[in-house]
Amino acid sequence: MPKQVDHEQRRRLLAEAVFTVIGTRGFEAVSLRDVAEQAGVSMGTVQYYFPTKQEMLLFALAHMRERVLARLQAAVAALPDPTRRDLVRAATAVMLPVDAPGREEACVNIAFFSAATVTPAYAEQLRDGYGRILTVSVANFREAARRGELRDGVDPDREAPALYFLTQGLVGPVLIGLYRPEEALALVDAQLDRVFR
Amino acid sequence: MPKQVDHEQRRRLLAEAVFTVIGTRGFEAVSLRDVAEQAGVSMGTVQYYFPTKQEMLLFALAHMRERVLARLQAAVAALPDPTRRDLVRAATAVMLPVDAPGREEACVNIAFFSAATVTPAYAEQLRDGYGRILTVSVANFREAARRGELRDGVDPDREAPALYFLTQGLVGPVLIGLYRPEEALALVDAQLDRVFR
DNA sequence: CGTTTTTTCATGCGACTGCATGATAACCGT
DNA sequence: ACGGTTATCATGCAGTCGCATGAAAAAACG
Repeated sequence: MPKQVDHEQRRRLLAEAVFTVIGTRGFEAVSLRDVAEQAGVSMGTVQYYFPTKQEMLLFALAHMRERVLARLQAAVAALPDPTRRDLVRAATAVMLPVDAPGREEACVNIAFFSAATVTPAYAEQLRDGYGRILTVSVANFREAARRGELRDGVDPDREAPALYFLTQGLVGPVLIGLYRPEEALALVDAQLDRVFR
Repeated sequence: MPKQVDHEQRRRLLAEAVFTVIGTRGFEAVSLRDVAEQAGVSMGTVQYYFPTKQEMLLFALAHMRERVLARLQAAVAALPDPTRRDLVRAATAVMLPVDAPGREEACVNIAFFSAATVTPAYAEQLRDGYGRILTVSVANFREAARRGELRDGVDPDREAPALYFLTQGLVGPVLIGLYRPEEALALVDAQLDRVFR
């Protein structure tokens, strides 16, 4: 069996196991033994692919970014002939925990966010990831403005971050059951109505 | 020394120690020994006031709510002859991690938020706390609307949650250094400009 | 086919965890 | 002044943690 395994694929598998553990038992419950059991391998195997727990979690964080990005691109690609507003709305819906994978991703993200407040390596990863998404969002809004799809007097450089952070602020309340996903989406739609023509 | 100690005060002291530990070493690093050392007492004392670690953390979460509320009321009381907009802005500034205590509170809050995704007791506390603040905020906006301080066509029941969740969404990015506090406040001010007359 | 390399596993170790226990000391009421 | 209550502490215990080690198994290569 050895020699012909894809190391990166194996690492991704373990990262997914990390997500499951975080999503079901929480970040603090992540142990090498739990991850191994969740992935269906022995603890030694986990150690074989990650020299340390820290590196495992760091890789998991990086992999999470890729997973969110993939879901985002898939959601965008699923739209036939989308308007700029459709794109923005689809991207927003991906961020919100509306379905099972979205909820797991949100749980994992908030866990890493919390950990990032005391672990600079996580903070750096998150800054980069969120910064990129924000940049794309701003570019999207600018393009919408150029095409005249925005209402008069709407500043794309202001509304793009505003919508983005509104979305981020809705994630937590939805996760703890204070808001239902439909309510969150309704709030986003109301915001879109105010910005788009 | 015994017999005349205020049990609640002692618990609050320990809760503050919990905050410091969470703020400096993270939620997962909270151990009875760390909390005891941070508070300058022995581990047995911590056990004396809290039968279990879970109850200690639950009390800490409740105390955090009171602390935020106290800071909020203090900030509001410090305003001489405030307009409705001043009140909203002051409350928003309290939520954002602009100063040291605000930052610690935000770190602790996000930590409990993360834990709440797998611990229903935390989720319930947070729902109640955030729900209350949201209710007050909506009432504030309605009063502003009644007084005619809002721009035409602004729905207070929509803008109050929108501003609130925008604020919540800004907390994380400020914590990890993606946004500076001034930038976050500028975004809030822009939103206020759009809502208030 | 034998050997080497790659992968997986089981086990052990010291450190740390939450919690239980018994001792010690400090104040109270009388 | 002196038992009794209250508060604090030091220590012990079973369990778990991350990590290190060495063996076993399975393909790759000569």
